Amino acid sequence: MTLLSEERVAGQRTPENVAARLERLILDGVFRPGQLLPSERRLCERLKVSRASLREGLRILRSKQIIETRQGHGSTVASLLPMHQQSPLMHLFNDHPRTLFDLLEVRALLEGESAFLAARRGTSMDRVLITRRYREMADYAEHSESIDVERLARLDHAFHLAVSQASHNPVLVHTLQSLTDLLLSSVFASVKHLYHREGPREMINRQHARLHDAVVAGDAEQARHVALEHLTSITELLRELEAESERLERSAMRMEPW
Amino acid sequence: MTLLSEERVAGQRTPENVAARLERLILDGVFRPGQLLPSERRLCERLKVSRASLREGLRILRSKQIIETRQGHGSTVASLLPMHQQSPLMHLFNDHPRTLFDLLEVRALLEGESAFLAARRGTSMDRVLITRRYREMADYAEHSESIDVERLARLDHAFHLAVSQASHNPVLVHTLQSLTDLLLSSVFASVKHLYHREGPREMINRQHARLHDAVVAGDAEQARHVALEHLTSITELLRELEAESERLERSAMRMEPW
DNA sequence: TGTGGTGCAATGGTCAGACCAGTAATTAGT
DNA sequence: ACTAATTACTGGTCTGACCATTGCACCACA
Repeated sequence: MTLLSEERVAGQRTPENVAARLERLILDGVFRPGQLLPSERRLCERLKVSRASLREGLRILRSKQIIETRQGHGSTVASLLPMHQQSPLMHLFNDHPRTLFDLLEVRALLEGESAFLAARRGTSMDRVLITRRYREMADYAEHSESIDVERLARLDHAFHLAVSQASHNPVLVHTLQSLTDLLLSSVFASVKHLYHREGPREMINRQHARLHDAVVAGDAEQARHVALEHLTSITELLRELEAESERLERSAMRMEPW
Repeated sequence: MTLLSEERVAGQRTPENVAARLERLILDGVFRPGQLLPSERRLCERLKVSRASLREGLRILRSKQIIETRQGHGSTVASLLPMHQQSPLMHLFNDHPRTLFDLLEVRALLEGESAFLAARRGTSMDRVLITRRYREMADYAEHSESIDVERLARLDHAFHLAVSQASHNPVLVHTLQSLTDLLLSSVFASVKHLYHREGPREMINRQHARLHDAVVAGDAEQARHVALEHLTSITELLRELEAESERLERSAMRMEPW
Protein backbone atom coordinates (compact mmCIF):
# COMPACT_ATOMS: atom_id res chain seq x y z
CA MET A 1 0.00 0.00 0.00
CA THR A 2 0.91 3.63 0.03
CA LEU A 3 1.89 3.41 3.64
CA LEU A 4 4.15 0.48 2.95
CA SER A 5 5.96 2.12 0.07
CA GLU A 6 6.38 5.26 2.11
CA GLU A 7 8.00 3.28 4.82
CA ARG A 8 10.28 1.53 2.40
CA VAL A 9 11.43 4.81 0.83
CA ALA A 10 11.44 6.70 4.05
CA GLY A 11 13.24 4.21 6.19
CA GLN A 12 15.84 6.74 7.25
CA ARG A 13 14.78 8.31 10.52
CA THR A 14 17.24 11.18 10.41
CA PRO A 15 16.34 14.90 10.72
CA GLU A 16 17.79 15.55 7.27
CA ASN A 17 15.49 12.94 5.82
CA VAL A 18 12.52 14.38 7.71
CA ALA A 19 13.26 17.81 6.26
CA ALA A 20 13.67 16.34 2.78
CA ARG A 21 10.40 14.44 2.97
CA LEU A 22 8.46 17.45 4.23
CA GLU A 23 10.04 19.67 1.60
CA ARG A 24 9.00 17.15 -1.02
CA LEU A 25 5.43 17.21 0.26
CA ILE A 26 5.43 20.99 0.05
CA LEU A 27 6.86 21.01 -3.47
CA ASP A 28 4.26 18.42 -4.52
CA GLY A 29 1.54 20.73 -3.31
CA VAL A 30 0.31 18.49 -0.51
CA PHE A 31 1.04 21.34 1.86
CA ARG A 32 0.46 24.69 0.19
CA PRO A 33 2.02 28.09 0.99
CA GLY A 34 0.23 29.76 3.87
CA GLN A 35 -1.25 26.50 5.01
CA LEU A 36 -0.93 25.37 8.61
CA LEU A 37 0.65 21.96 8.58
CA PRO A 38 -0.15 19.18 11.09
CA SER A 39 1.01 19.43 14.69
CA GLU A 40 4.40 18.06 15.64
CA ARG A 41 2.83 15.10 17.44
CA ARG A 42 0.80 14.14 14.40
CA LEU A 43 3.79 14.55 12.08
CA CYS A 44 5.76 12.28 14.39
CA GLU A 45 3.21 9.52 13.89
CA ARG A 46 3.00 9.98 10.13
CA LEU A 47 6.74 10.16 9.57
CA LYS A 48 7.51 7.53 12.22
CA VAL A 49 10.14 9.54 14.04
CA SER A 50 10.54 10.88 17.54
CA ARG A 51 9.56 14.42 18.30
CA ALA A 52 13.19 15.40 18.90
CA SER A 53 14.23 14.30 15.41
CA LEU A 54 11.15 15.85 13.89
CA ARG A 55 11.88 19.15 15.60
CA GLU A 56 15.47 19.14 14.30
CA GLY A 57 14.03 18.49 10.86
CA LEU A 58 11.63 21.41 11.21
CA ARG A 59 14.59 23.48 12.40
CA ILE A 60 16.32 22.78 9.09
CA LEU A 61 13.29 23.91 7.11
CA ARG A 62 12.97 26.98 9.33
CA SER A 63 16.59 27.95 8.72
CA LYS A 64 15.90 27.65 5.00
CA GLN A 65 12.91 29.90 5.53
CA ILE A 66 10.58 27.29 4.11
CA ILE A 67 8.31 27.25 7.16
CA GLU A 68 7.49 29.64 9.98
CA THR A 69 6.61 28.55 13.50
CA ARG A 70 4.63 30.21 16.29
CA GLN A 71 4.38 28.76 19.77
CA GLY A 72 0.89 27.64 20.73
CA HIS A 73 -0.21 27.96 17.11
CA GLY A 74 1.76 25.74 14.77
CA SER A 75 4.00 25.78 11.73
CA THR A 76 2.90 27.33 8.43
CA VAL A 77 4.42 26.97 4.99
CA ALA A 78 6.14 30.23 4.11
CA SER A 79 4.43 32.20 1.40
CA LEU A 80 7.65 33.00 -0.39
CA LEU A 81 9.91 30.14 -1.19
CA PRO A 82 12.02 31.53 -4.00
CA MET A 83 15.66 30.84 -3.29
CA HIS A 84 16.55 33.55 -0.85
CA GLN A 85 20.12 32.46 -1.00
CA GLN A 86 22.59 34.55 0.89
CA SER A 87 26.29 34.31 1.49
CA PRO A 88 27.30 32.66 4.77
CA LEU A 89 28.95 35.90 5.77
CA MET A 90 25.65 37.70 5.43
CA HIS A 91 24.21 35.50 8.13
CA LEU A 92 26.80 36.83 10.47
CA PHE A 93 25.82 40.41 9.81
CA ASN A 94 22.11 39.70 9.84
CA ASP A 95 22.17 38.02 13.20
CA HIS A 96 24.71 40.38 14.72
CA PRO A 97 24.15 43.76 13.08
CA ARG A 98 26.45 45.31 15.62
CA THR A 99 29.34 43.47 13.97
CA LEU A 100 29.07 45.75 10.97
CA PHE A 101 29.83 48.75 13.15
CA ASP A 102 32.58 46.87 14.92
CA LEU A 103 34.13 46.37 11.53
CA LEU A 104 33.74 50.03 10.66
CA GLU A 105 35.37 50.93 13.96
CA VAL A 106 38.48 48.90 13.17
CA ARG A 107 38.51 50.09 9.61
CA ALA A 108 38.41 53.73 10.70
CA LEU A 109 41.42 53.13 12.90
CA LEU A 110 43.42 51.52 10.09
CA GLU A 111 42.26 53.98 7.47
CA GLY A 112 43.32 56.85 9.71
CA GLU A 113 46.76 55.41 10.31
CA SER A 114 47.07 54.60 6.64
CA ALA A 115 46.39 58.21 5.67
CA PHE A 116 48.76 59.42 8.36
CA LEU A 117 51.61 57.25 7.15
CA ALA A 118 50.86 57.98 3.50
CA ALA A 119 51.24 61.69 4.14
CA ARG A 120 54.44 61.14 6.10
CA ARG A 121 56.16 58.48 4.00
CA GLY A 122 54.62 58.83 0.57
CA THR A 123 57.09 59.37 -2.24
CA SER A 124 56.50 61.78 -5.10
CA MET A 125 55.59 58.80 -7.22
CA ASP A 126 52.97 57.77 -4.66
CA ARG A 127 51.49 61.26 -4.73
CA VAL A 128 51.25 61.24 -8.49
CA LEU A 129 49.37 57.94 -8.34
CA ILE A 130 47.09 59.14 -5.55
CA THR A 131 46.26 62.30 -7.46
CA ARG A 132 45.59 60.32 -10.61
CA ARG A 133 43.18 57.99 -8.84
CA TYR A 134 41.51 60.93 -7.17
CA ARG A 135 41.00 62.76 -10.46
CA GLU A 136 39.55 59.67 -12.14
CA MET A 137 37.06 59.32 -9.34
CA ALA A 138 36.21 63.01 -9.01
CA ASP A 139 35.86 63.53 -12.76
CA TYR A 140 33.48 60.64 -13.06
CA ALA A 141 31.45 61.76 -10.05
CA GLU A 142 31.11 65.33 -11.34
CA HIS A 143 30.73 65.04 -15.09
CA SER A 144 28.51 62.03 -15.41
CA GLU A 145 24.84 62.74 -15.27
CA SER A 146 23.79 59.13 -15.08
CA ILE A 147 26.13 57.48 -12.64
CA ASP A 148 27.03 53.82 -12.72
CA VAL A 149 27.19 53.23 -9.00
CA GLU A 150 29.24 50.09 -9.28
CA ARG A 151 31.93 51.82 -11.30
CA LEU A 152 32.03 54.73 -8.89
CA ALA A 153 32.50 52.30 -6.03
CA ARG A 154 35.45 50.74 -7.85
CA LEU A 155 37.06 54.13 -8.41
CA ASP A 156 36.48 55.01 -4.79
CA HIS A 157 38.13 51.80 -3.69
CA ALA A 158 41.06 52.36 -6.03
CA PHE A 159 41.65 55.78 -4.52
CA HIS A 160 41.68 54.50 -0.96
CA LEU A 161 43.93 51.64 -2.02
CA ALA A 162 46.41 54.07 -3.54
CA VAL A 163 46.51 56.01 -0.28
CA SER A 164 47.08 52.92 1.82
CA GLN A 165 49.81 51.71 -0.51
CA ALA A 166 51.62 54.98 0.01
CA SER A 167 51.93 54.07 3.68
CA HIS A 168 54.55 51.52 2.59
CA ASN A 169 53.29 49.05 5.14
CA PRO A 170 52.17 45.88 3.32
CA VAL A 171 50.61 44.44 6.45
CA LEU A 172 48.46 47.51 6.80
CA VAL A 173 47.49 47.41 3.14
CA HIS A 174 46.58 43.76 3.32
CA THR A 175 44.57 43.97 6.53
CA LEU A 176 42.71 47.02 5.29
CA GLN A 177 42.00 45.32 2.00
CA SER A 178 40.50 42.23 3.55
CA LEU A 179 38.33 44.27 5.89
CA THR A 180 37.09 46.35 2.98
CA ASP A 181 36.31 43.22 0.97
CA LEU A 182 34.37 41.88 3.90
CA LEU A 183 32.47 45.12 4.24
CA LEU A 184 31.55 45.35 0.56
CA SER A 185 30.56 41.71 0.29
CA SER A 186 28.15 42.15 3.16
CA VAL A 187 26.60 45.54 2.69
CA PHE A 188 27.30 46.46 -0.89
CA ALA A 189 23.62 47.09 -1.42
CA SER A 190 23.63 49.66 1.38
CA VAL A 191 26.77 51.30 0.06
CA LYS A 192 25.09 51.61 -3.29
CA HIS A 193 22.23 53.47 -1.71
CA LEU A 194 24.69 55.95 -0.28
CA TYR A 195 25.97 56.83 -3.74
CA HIS A 196 22.48 57.20 -5.10
CA ARG A 197 21.58 60.06 -2.84
CA GLU A 198 22.94 63.44 -3.74
CA GLY A 199 23.48 64.72 -0.20
CA PRO A 200 25.72 61.93 1.06
CA ARG A 201 27.51 61.74 -2.29
CA GLU A 202 28.53 65.38 -2.13
CA MET A 203 29.69 65.05 1.44
CA ILE A 204 31.79 62.04 0.49
CA ASN A 205 33.24 63.93 -2.45
CA ARG A 206 34.26 66.85 -0.26
CA GLN A 207 35.90 64.51 2.23
CA HIS A 208 37.77 62.73 -0.54
CA ALA A 209 39.06 66.07 -1.80
CA ARG A 210 40.27 67.09 1.65
CA LEU A 211 41.87 63.69 2.19
CA HIS A 212 43.69 63.95 -1.13
CA ASP A 213 44.93 67.46 -0.41
CA ALA A 214 46.17 66.56 3.07
CA VAL A 215 48.04 63.48 1.92
CA VAL A 216 49.62 65.20 -1.07
CA ALA A 217 50.55 68.20 1.07
CA GLY A 218 52.23 65.83 3.53
CA ASP A 219 50.11 67.02 6.45
CA ALA A 220 49.96 63.72 8.34
CA GLU A 221 47.84 64.81 11.29
CA GLN A 222 45.31 66.48 9.04
CA ALA A 223 45.20 63.40 6.80
CA ARG A 224 44.40 61.15 9.73
CA HIS A 225 41.77 63.55 10.97
CA VAL A 226 40.03 63.75 7.61
CA ALA A 227 40.13 59.98 7.15
CA LEU A 228 38.58 59.42 10.56
CA GLU A 229 35.93 62.00 9.80
CA HIS A 230 35.24 60.25 6.52
CA LEU A 231 34.68 56.88 8.15
CA THR A 232 32.61 58.45 10.91
CA SER A 233 30.34 59.99 8.30
CA ILE A 234 29.92 56.71 6.49
CA THR A 235 29.13 54.96 9.74
CA GLU A 236 26.48 57.52 10.60
CA LEU A 237 24.95 57.29 7.15
CA LEU A 238 24.76 53.52 7.41
CA ARG A 239 23.19 53.83 10.86
CA GLU A 240 20.51 56.11 9.44
CA LEU A 241 19.96 53.70 6.58
CA GLU A 242 19.56 50.85 9.01
CA ALA A 243 17.05 52.75 11.13
CA GLU A 244 15.15 53.65 7.99
CA SER A 245 14.88 50.09 6.74
CA GLU A 246 13.75 49.01 10.19
CA ARG A 247 10.96 51.57 10.07
CA LEU A 248 9.97 50.26 6.65
CA GLU A 249 9.96 46.71 7.89
CA ARG A 250 7.79 47.60 10.82
CA SER A 251 5.25 49.50 8.74
CA ALA A 252 5.19 46.66 6.23
CA MET A 253 4.44 44.29 9.07
CA ARG A 254 1.57 46.45 10.21
CA MET A 255 0.06 46.32 6.74
CA GLU A 256 0.23 42.57 6.54
CA PRO A 257 -2.64 41.16 8.57
CA TRP A 258 -2.84 37.92 6.62
CA MET B 1 17.65 44.91 36.84
CA THR B 2 21.21 43.92 36.16
CA LEU B 3 20.31 40.37 36.89
CA LEU B 4 17.37 40.59 34.57
CA SER B 5 19.29 42.00 31.64
CA GLU B 6 22.09 39.51 32.17
CA GLU B 7 19.62 36.71 32.24
CA ARG B 8 18.13 37.96 29.05
CA VAL B 9 21.54 37.73 27.42
CA ALA B 10 23.00 34.60 28.90
CA GLY B 11 20.11 32.91 30.61
CA GLN B 12 17.73 32.32 27.74
CA ARG B 13 17.52 28.59 27.36
CA THR B 14 16.39 28.73 23.75
CA PRO B 15 18.22 27.13 20.82
CA GLU B 16 18.54 30.50 19.08
CA ASN B 17 20.28 31.88 22.14
CA VAL B 18 22.52 28.84 22.35
CA ALA B 19 23.55 29.35 18.73
CA ALA B 20 24.10 33.06 19.28
CA ARG B 21 26.23 32.47 22.37
CA LEU B 22 28.37 29.85 20.66
CA GLU B 23 28.76 32.03 17.59
CA ARG B 24 29.85 34.85 19.85
CA LEU B 25 32.51 32.62 21.40
CA ILE B 26 33.76 31.68 17.97
CA LEU B 27 33.79 35.30 16.85
CA ASP B 28 35.73 36.28 19.94
CA GLY B 29 38.31 33.64 19.17
CA VAL B 30 37.61 31.43 22.18
CA PHE B 31 36.85 28.61 19.75
CA ARG B 32 39.02 28.94 16.68
CA PRO B 33 38.60 27.62 13.14
CA GLY B 34 39.57 23.98 12.86
CA GLN B 35 39.31 23.50 16.58
CA LEU B 36 37.25 20.65 18.02
CA LEU B 37 34.78 22.17 20.43
CA PRO B 38 33.63 20.49 23.66
CA SER B 39 31.28 17.50 23.52
CA GLU B 40 27.54 18.08 23.52
CA ARG B 41 27.24 16.84 27.10
CA ARG B 42 29.89 19.27 28.28
CA LEU B 43 28.37 22.17 26.37
CA CYS B 44 25.02 21.36 28.01
CA GLU B 45 26.58 21.85 31.42
CA ARG B 46 28.39 25.05 30.48
CA LEU B 47 25.41 26.65 28.75
CA LYS B 48 22.90 25.26 31.24
CA VAL B 49 20.54 23.81 28.64
CA SER B 50 19.18 20.37 27.87
CA ARG B 51 20.83 18.32 25.18
CA ALA B 52 17.77 18.63 22.93
CA SER B 53 17.95 22.43 22.96
CA LEU B 54 21.70 22.39 22.54
CA ARG B 55 21.42 20.07 19.56
CA GLU B 56 18.86 22.36 17.92
CA GLY B 57 21.26 25.22 18.54
CA LEU B 58 24.10 23.29 16.93
CA ARG B 59 21.75 22.49 14.06
CA ILE B 60 21.37 26.24 13.46
CA LEU B 61 25.13 26.74 13.33
CA ARG B 62 25.50 23.72 11.07
CA SER B 63 22.94 25.08 8.63
CA LYS B 64 24.95 28.29 8.53
CA GLN B 65 28.04 26.21 7.84
CA ILE B 66 29.75 27.59 10.91
CA ILE B 67 30.46 24.16 12.36
CA GLU B 68 30.85 20.65 10.97
CA THR B 69 29.84 17.51 12.87
CA ARG B 70 30.96 13.89 12.62
CA GLN B 71 29.31 11.15 14.61
CA GLY B 72 31.57 9.57 17.16
CA HIS B 73 34.09 12.35 16.73
CA GLY B 74 32.64 15.76 17.56
CA SER B 75 31.91 19.18 16.13
CA THR B 76 34.65 21.36 14.67
CA VAL B 77 34.59 25.05 13.85
CA ALA B 78 34.56 25.34 10.08
CA SER B 79 37.79 26.73 8.72
CA LEU B 80 35.76 28.44 6.04
CA LEU B 81 34.90 31.73 7.66
CA PRO B 82 38.26 33.10 8.70
CA MET B 83 38.75 36.43 6.99
CA HIS B 84 42.51 36.25 6.77
CA GLN B 85 43.38 33.57 9.25
CA GLN B 86 45.25 31.73 6.56
CA SER B 87 48.03 34.11 5.89
CA PRO B 88 48.92 34.88 2.33
CA LEU B 89 51.19 37.27 4.15
CA MET B 90 53.43 34.48 5.31
CA HIS B 91 55.57 34.52 2.22
CA LEU B 92 56.23 38.20 2.77
CA PHE B 93 58.15 37.43 5.91
CA ASN B 94 60.40 35.01 4.19
CA ASP B 95 61.22 37.41 1.39
CA HIS B 96 61.32 40.67 3.32
CA PRO B 97 62.15 40.51 7.02
CA ARG B 98 61.36 44.21 7.30
CA THR B 99 57.70 43.21 7.17
CA LEU B 100 58.04 42.12 10.77
CA PHE B 101 58.23 45.72 11.87
CA ASP B 102 55.36 46.68 9.61
CA LEU B 103 53.35 44.06 11.44
CA LEU B 104 54.40 45.41 14.80
CA GLU B 105 53.36 48.86 13.65
CA VAL B 106 49.84 47.70 12.82
CA ARG B 107 49.66 45.59 15.93
CA ALA B 108 50.62 48.53 18.12
CA LEU B 109 47.79 50.51 16.60
CA LEU B 110 45.25 47.76 17.27
CA GLU B 111 46.57 46.94 20.74
CA GLY B 112 46.35 50.61 21.63
CA GLU B 113 42.76 50.90 20.48
CA SER B 114 41.95 47.58 22.11
CA ALA B 115 43.23 48.78 25.46
CA PHE B 116 41.46 52.09 25.02
CA LEU B 117 38.11 50.42 24.34
CA ALA B 118 38.63 47.83 27.07
CA ALA B 119 39.09 50.59 29.63
CA ARG B 120 36.07 52.43 28.31
CA ARG B 121 33.64 49.56 27.68
CA GLY B 122 34.87 46.73 29.90
CA THR B 123 32.30 45.35 32.32
CA SER B 124 33.10 44.39 35.89
CA MET B 125 33.19 40.77 34.71
CA ASP B 126 35.75 41.69 32.06
CA ARG B 127 37.90 43.39 34.69
CA VAL B 128 37.77 40.37 36.94
CA LEU B 129 38.95 38.19 34.07
CA ILE B 130 41.69 40.62 33.08
CA THR B 131 42.93 40.80 36.64
CA ARG B 132 42.87 37.02 36.93
CA ARG B 133 44.90 36.59 33.75
CA TYR B 134 47.30 39.27 34.92
CA ARG B 135 47.82 37.68 38.29
CA GLU B 136 48.41 34.25 36.75
CA MET B 137 51.06 35.77 34.53
CA ALA B 138 52.63 38.00 37.14
CA ASP B 139 52.71 35.29 39.81
CA TYR B 140 54.42 32.90 37.47
CA ALA B 141 56.91 35.50 36.31
CA GLU B 142 57.85 36.48 39.87
CA HIS B 143 57.80 33.32 41.91
CA SER B 144 59.25 30.84 39.49
CA GLU B 145 62.99 30.54 39.61
CA SER B 146 63.33 28.42 36.52
CA ILE B 147 60.96 29.87 34.00
CA ASP B 148 59.34 27.84 31.25
CA VAL B 149 59.46 30.47 28.55
CA GLU B 150 56.79 28.86 26.45
CA ARG B 151 54.34 28.82 29.32
CA LEU B 152 55.08 32.43 30.15
CA ALA B 153 54.42 33.35 26.54
CA ARG B 154 51.06 31.61 26.69
CA LEU B 155 50.11 33.45 29.89
CA ASP B 156 51.22 36.70 28.30
CA HIS B 157 49.07 36.03 25.28
CA ALA B 158 46.09 35.09 27.45
CA PHE B 159 46.38 38.40 29.28
CA HIS B 160 46.44 40.46 26.09
CA LEU B 161 43.56 38.39 24.72
CA ALA B 162 41.47 39.11 27.81
CA VAL B 163 42.10 42.83 27.37
CA SER B 164 41.11 42.76 23.71
CA GLN B 165 37.97 40.77 24.45
CA ALA B 166 36.92 43.45 26.90
CA SER B 167 36.79 45.84 23.96
CA HIS B 168 33.63 44.01 22.88
CA ASN B 169 34.60 44.33 19.25
CA PRO B 170 34.89 40.85 17.73
CA VAL B 171 36.39 42.18 14.53
CA LEU B 172 39.14 43.82 16.54
CA VAL B 173 39.71 40.66 18.57
CA HIS B 174 39.84 38.57 15.44
CA THR B 175 42.21 40.82 13.52
CA LEU B 176 44.50 41.21 16.50
CA GLN B 177 44.52 37.48 17.08
CA SER B 178 45.50 36.64 13.54
CA LEU B 179 48.26 39.23 13.55
CA THR B 180 49.59 37.87 16.84
CA ASP B 181 49.51 34.32 15.50
CA LEU B 182 51.41 35.52 12.48
CA LEU B 183 53.95 37.24 14.65
CA LEU B 184 54.52 34.27 16.93
CA SER B 185 54.72 31.77 14.10
CA SER B 186 57.41 33.84 12.44
CA VAL B 187 59.55 35.10 15.26
CA PHE B 188 58.71 32.95 18.26
CA ALA B 189 62.37 32.16 18.66
CA SER B 190 63.18 35.85 19.02
CA VAL B 191 60.35 36.41 21.45
CA LYS B 192 61.73 33.61 23.56
CA HIS B 193 65.03 35.38 23.77
CA LEU B 194 63.29 38.45 25.16
CA TYR B 195 61.88 36.47 28.06
CA HIS B 196 65.21 34.90 28.80
CA ARG B 197 66.93 38.16 29.63
CA GLU B 198 66.19 39.68 32.96
CA GLY B 199 66.30 43.32 31.88
CA PRO B 200 63.68 43.17 29.15
CA ARG B 201 61.57 40.79 31.20
CA GLU B 202 61.29 43.23 34.07
CA MET B 203 60.47 46.11 31.76
CA ILE B 204 57.73 44.05 30.18
CA ASN B 205 56.39 43.10 33.59
CA ARG B 206 56.22 46.74 34.65
CA GLN B 207 54.40 47.66 31.46
CA HIS B 208 51.94 44.83 31.93
CA ALA B 209 51.25 46.05 35.44
CA ARG B 210 50.62 49.59 34.25
CA LEU B 211 48.42 48.35 31.41
CA HIS B 212 46.38 46.25 33.82
CA ASP B 213 45.97 49.11 36.26
CA ALA B 214 44.94 51.58 33.58
CA VAL B 215 42.36 49.25 32.04
CA VAL B 216 40.88 48.22 35.38
CA ALA B 217 40.79 51.83 36.51
CA GLY B 218 38.93 52.72 33.33
CA ASP B 219 41.52 55.28 32.26
CA ALA B 220 41.17 54.83 28.52
CA GLU B 221 43.75 57.37 27.36
CA GLN B 222 46.34 56.06 29.77
CA ALA B 223 45.58 52.48 28.72
CA ARG B 224 46.18 53.31 25.07
CA HIS B 225 49.37 55.16 25.95
CA VAL B 226 50.76 52.28 27.98
CA ALA B 227 49.85 49.75 25.31
CA LEU B 228 51.58 51.80 22.63
CA GLU B 229 54.63 52.16 24.86
CA HIS B 230 54.61 48.42 25.42
CA LEU B 231 54.63 47.62 21.74
CA THR B 232 57.25 50.28 21.09
CA SER B 233 59.50 48.68 23.67
CA ILE B 234 59.06 45.26 22.17
CA THR B 235 59.81 46.63 18.72
CA GLU B 236 63.00 48.26 19.96
CA LEU B 237 64.08 45.11 21.75
CA LEU B 238 63.52 43.07 18.61
CA ARG B 239 65.48 45.64 16.61
CA GLU B 240 68.40 45.29 18.97
CA LEU B 241 68.14 41.53 18.79
CA GLU B 242 68.17 41.70 15.03
CA ALA B 243 71.21 43.95 14.98
CA GLU B 244 72.94 41.60 17.39
CA SER B 245 72.29 38.52 15.31
CA GLU B 246 73.50 40.39 12.24
CA ARG B 247 76.77 41.12 13.99
CA LEU B 248 77.01 37.47 14.88
CA GLU B 249 76.28 36.47 11.33
CA ARG B 250 78.93 38.77 10.01
CA SER B 251 81.54 37.49 12.40
CA ALA B 252 80.51 33.98 11.54
CA MET B 253 80.90 34.83 7.88
CA ARG B 254 84.38 36.05 8.50
CA MET B 255 85.14 32.67 9.96
CA GLU B 256 83.62 30.88 7.03
CA PRO B 257 86.26 28.67 5.51
CA TRP B 258 85.72 29.62 1.92
C1' DT C 1 -28.25 41.12 22.38
C1' DG C 2 -24.01 41.91 23.11
C1' DT C 3 -19.69 41.93 25.90
C1' DG C 4 -16.06 40.71 28.74
C1' DG C 5 -14.10 37.24 31.51
C1' DT C 6 -12.73 32.30 32.32
C1' DG C 7 -11.42 27.71 31.69
C1' DC C 8 -9.72 24.26 28.81
C1' DA C 9 -7.55 21.84 25.31
C1' DA C 10 -4.16 21.90 21.72
C1' DT C 11 0.06 23.78 20.20
C1' DG C 12 5.14 24.48 20.26
C1' DG C 13 9.26 24.67 23.73
C1' DT C 14 12.10 22.47 27.08
C1' DC C 15 13.75 18.91 29.96
C1' DA C 16 15.85 14.43 31.85
C1' DG C 17 17.44 9.95 31.12
C1' DA C 18 18.10 5.97 28.45
C1' DC C 19 19.88 3.44 24.62
C1' DC C 20 21.93 2.99 19.72
C1' DA C 21 25.87 3.74 16.62
C1' DG C 22 30.23 5.25 15.12
C1' DT C 23 35.24 6.48 16.38
C1' DA C 24 39.75 6.12 18.21
C1' DA C 25 43.01 5.00 21.56
C1' DT C 26 44.41 1.28 24.49
C1' DT C 27 45.21 -3.33 25.49
C1' DA C 28 45.52 -8.36 25.01
C1' DG C 29 46.76 -12.06 22.14
C1' DT C 30 49.18 -13.98 18.62
C1' DA D 1 55.86 -6.50 15.81
C1' DC D 2 51.56 -6.78 14.20
C1' DT D 3 46.63 -7.73 14.68
C1' DA D 4 42.33 -8.15 16.96
C1' DA D 5 39.41 -7.24 20.90
C1' DT D 6 38.28 -4.00 24.44
C1' DT D 7 36.93 0.24 26.16
C1' DA D 8 35.70 4.85 26.72
C1' DC D 9 34.51 8.29 24.55
C1' DT D 10 31.68 10.91 20.67
C1' DG D 11 27.14 12.20 18.19
C1' DG D 12 22.21 10.26 16.95
C1' DT D 13 17.73 8.79 18.34
C1' DC D 14 13.91 7.70 21.35
C1' DT D 15 10.57 8.20 25.17
C1' DG D 16 7.63 10.46 28.24
C1' DA D 17 6.95 14.17 30.97
C1' DC D 18 6.17 19.07 32.11
C1' DC D 19 6.02 24.24 30.99
C1' DA D 20 4.33 28.48 28.32
C1' DT D 21 1.22 30.38 24.66
C1' DT D 22 -2.44 30.41 21.99
C1' DG D 23 -7.17 30.33 20.58
C1' DC D 24 -11.70 29.02 21.22
C1' DA D 25 -15.87 27.61 23.44
C1' DC D 26 -18.41 28.72 27.23
C1' DC D 27 -20.77 31.46 30.57
C1' DA D 28 -22.07 35.29 33.62
C1' DC D 29 -23.34 39.88 33.45
C1' DA D 30 -24.78 44.39 31.62
